[in-house]
Amino acid sequence: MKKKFTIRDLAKEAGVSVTTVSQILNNKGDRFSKATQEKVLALRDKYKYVPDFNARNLILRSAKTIGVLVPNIANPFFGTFIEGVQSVARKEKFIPLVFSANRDPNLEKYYLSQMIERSISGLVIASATMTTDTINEVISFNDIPYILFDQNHTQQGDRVQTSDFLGGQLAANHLLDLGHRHIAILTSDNPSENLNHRMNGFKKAIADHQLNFDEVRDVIQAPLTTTGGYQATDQVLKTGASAVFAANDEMAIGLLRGLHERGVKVPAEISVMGYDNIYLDDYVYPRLTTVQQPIFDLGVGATEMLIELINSDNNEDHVQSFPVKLIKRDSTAPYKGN
Amino acid sequence: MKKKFTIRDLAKEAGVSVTTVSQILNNKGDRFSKATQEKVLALRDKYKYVPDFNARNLILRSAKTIGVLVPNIANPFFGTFIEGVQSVARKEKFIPLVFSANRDPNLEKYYLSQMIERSISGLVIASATMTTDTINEVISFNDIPYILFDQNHTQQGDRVQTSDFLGGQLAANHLLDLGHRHIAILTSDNPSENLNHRMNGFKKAIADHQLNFDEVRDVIQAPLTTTGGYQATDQVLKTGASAVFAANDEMAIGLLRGLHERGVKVPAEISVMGYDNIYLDDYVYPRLTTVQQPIFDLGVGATEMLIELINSDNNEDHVQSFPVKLIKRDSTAPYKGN
DNA sequence: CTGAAAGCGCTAACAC
DNA sequence: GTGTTAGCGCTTTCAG
Repeated sequence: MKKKFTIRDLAKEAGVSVTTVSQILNNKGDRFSKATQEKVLALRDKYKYVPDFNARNLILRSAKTIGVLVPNIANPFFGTFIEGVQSVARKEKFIPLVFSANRDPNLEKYYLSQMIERSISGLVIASATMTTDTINEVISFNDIPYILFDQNHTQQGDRVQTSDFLGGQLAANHLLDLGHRHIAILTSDNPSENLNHRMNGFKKAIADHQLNFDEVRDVIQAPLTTTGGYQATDQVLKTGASAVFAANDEMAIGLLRGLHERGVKVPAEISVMGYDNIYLDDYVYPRLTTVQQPIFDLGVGATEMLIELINSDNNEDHVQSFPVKLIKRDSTAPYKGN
Repeated sequence: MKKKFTIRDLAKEAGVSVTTVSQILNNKGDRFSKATQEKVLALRDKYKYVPDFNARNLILRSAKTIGVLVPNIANPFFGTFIEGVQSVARKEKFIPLVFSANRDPNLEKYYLSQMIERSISGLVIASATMTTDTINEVISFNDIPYILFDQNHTQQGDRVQTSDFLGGQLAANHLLDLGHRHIAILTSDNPSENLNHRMNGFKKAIADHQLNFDEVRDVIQAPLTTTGGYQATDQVLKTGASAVFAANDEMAIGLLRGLHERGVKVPAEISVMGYDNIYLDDYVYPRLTTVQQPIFDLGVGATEMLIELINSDNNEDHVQSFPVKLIKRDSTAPYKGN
């Protein structure tokens, strides 16, 4: 390891004091002569001097770092969310520390402690398995502001959300408008709170139409993945429904494959709807009708709120809601009777 | 902001010196009495004391952080790569700092400088637009070890790679074995070096079969995205080829959609091959035949090499190669003549 | 205009 | 067994 080139070396080289260098490099050097300023700047470039981050933050008490906890980075949904986070973070000179915890509580705790150790300024928690209590226990003790998104539990505290209830209604109404009267639900076997809202909205719309809905027969539960949807195909078919609402696009896409393999025509024989509007929806067959969540914007919104929180020490609860929107594609069609 | 609870506070509380606390907390406290050790540990837990990261690293001269530069985090290919990185990093107590630079040179430079400022211990660069020269200029000056993967330029230095040339041959031979004699290539309009190898392997196999291949007519260039592939559909059809080899799965999937919209049957009328084996391949219609790259393993391998480099100060060039493998699915079929 | 000196929170020689 | 003390590299009063 080469010896570190410090501010002292730079000062010596320039024939000035460390104060002078420090001030000039931090844009507080108006009081120094033009000549000195230029000399220092030139030398900085020549030696590519970069102030030591640790030393600097030790004094400034801020690492300008925000933690981001997501369940699965390889999922484009969260990837896009992270891009939203990054775009704001960059603008505000923060650096995001991203962790994919796979909904594993141990991993979540490990990463959480790592982040605290690194004195992150704030945290965006997307889809953790932690309860608000756990979060408060671990984080609040350290006074770290955080924003929640897509949690497992009804939450308090600052958060971003989309109108899941409305989204569920949107989905139901679309299917209802197409004339479907027997609709199945393909949901998670371990639903998070927002998913429950989504499904409640859906059921509400069904109930509003005086349709009866059999909780046992018409609700299929499986993991929220393509594989989960794929493996649930037979169960879905067994309901005899003319349309299915899947809790997310991944499941819907898996289901599409299962149906295709069994020769069941979508949407001719059964309509399928997803939720999220991931970019693949356009590339499956048939193209998937879904409800869009503005995922990039959610990342942006969460980060903006967080940074505001960090900068303001403001303690009111903030909740920001983002709109959802029906995206009609080819996987749903009018009910054709029997 | 609450006042920080420091090691001194903890020491005072325990009625011992800071040394005692520091040593015990760093597992170097064998020489202290059992009673003292337990008292300190108990108090640490009670106050949830966490040593200040900045202060600590200022002394230890290591942030145990590795930087990871990828072009696009929302792309599952890189998402999986990152998961590979994370799995090793966690084991070795390193924290990955992930940046999605979108192949934007300015962004790349910005993130690079941010990382250097944060005194990262090492760097994994996946698919940057930077030349090795730029990298060396910016990084080597700071003596930061790095591993390359999927670069734009023929590279020197430590790196992980897959046998792209072989992969291209594998693809070609599969198509050739099926009886195809006129095969088109759908490649990037801004190919990286590994892509060139891939295509060269492909062309070599074609040439070995004494088939002639028209560089102008049979090579279509487009962005490496689903949209790129989709929009290139007409050009691909114009070649009159009975099979197409796309440079990556995303393009192939886009092409599949374009072909489907035009009523061109895959694989009956035209065979389509992709490259990468992203998890969606199983969920498009028809399921995509491709060449698999062990992307998670690449992330693992790159990180292992990097950490070894960090720990050893060893300066030889290391190159680790990972195998590729043909994955036959439903988008390719025997040539049926005209 | 410029610099000396204090100190951020921590670790680790080196005493005792 | 335990404590004193000297920094790590930097920013920032405060005194020239």
